[in-house]
Amino acid sequence: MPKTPPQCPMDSILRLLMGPWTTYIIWVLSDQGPQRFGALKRAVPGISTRMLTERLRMLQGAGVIWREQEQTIPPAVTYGLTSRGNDLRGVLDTLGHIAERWKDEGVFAEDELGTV
Amino acid sequence: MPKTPPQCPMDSILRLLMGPWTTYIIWVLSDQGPQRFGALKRAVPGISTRMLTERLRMLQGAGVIWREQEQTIPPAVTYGLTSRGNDLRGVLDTLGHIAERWKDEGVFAEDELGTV
DNA sequence: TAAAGTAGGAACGGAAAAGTAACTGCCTAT
DNA sequence: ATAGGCAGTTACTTTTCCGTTCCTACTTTA
Repeated sequence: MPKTPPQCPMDSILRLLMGPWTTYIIWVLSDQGPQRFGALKRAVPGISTRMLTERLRMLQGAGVIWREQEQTIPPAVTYGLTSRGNDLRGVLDTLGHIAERWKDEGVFAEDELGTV
Repeated sequence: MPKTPPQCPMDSILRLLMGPWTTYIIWVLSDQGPQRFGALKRAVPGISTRMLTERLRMLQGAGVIWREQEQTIPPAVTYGLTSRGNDLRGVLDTLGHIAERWKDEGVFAEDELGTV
């Protein structure tokens, strides 16, 4: 029994975006432009290096971000959004608007049982 | 240290959509119209009643779906999308298109290391 | 009379995700 | 000489999720 219906690529893309930090990382890269590893870590408060590395690898593997390593001696690695990343930008933006509207309506408060 | 930056409602909404089945349920409800519990379970192959119940409660709590219970003796419960659910529909639709395009490009295949 | 369907609820258990901490090698600044 | 930053990696531990199984109460059908 496949736990993810394979005919639905939605699931794959959601699996990609799902992690607790993923969209935040994309957001930072889209809002503040390409960033180095350390800067990203500082921009996403509370994330561990482990998670950040993993997410970046994942996003890179999907071609959502690029990675540019300068072979200087303290190696400088910069990450930025690819065109695919920008595809996501629009969706995330829309979703962000919806989220804000919902927040104003109190959806994420504690409990809201008004049968809309 | 808050593990989810609270100023970002995006995270809440993603947390809502994230589950492996959530978007699929919304998809079914948007594609096939309001459905009863059993029908939904049949439409989402492989989901357990536990998961389905939990997701439905969650979505209902967020006002994304409505729940209508008829007090007949084998109780008939029907679920459908609210206006908020339809908000999501558009986003999911866009995301679906992106996902399909990416799939055609082989993003979700095994490995794709072309530095785009 | 027994089985099955309706819409779930409660409990248990394994697996996967995520956080923590320690370590790398090299260089720069103190 | 040593501490700290860069960009991670590895191991360990915890937590959380998710599936499975069993249960409800009632009715209809075989």
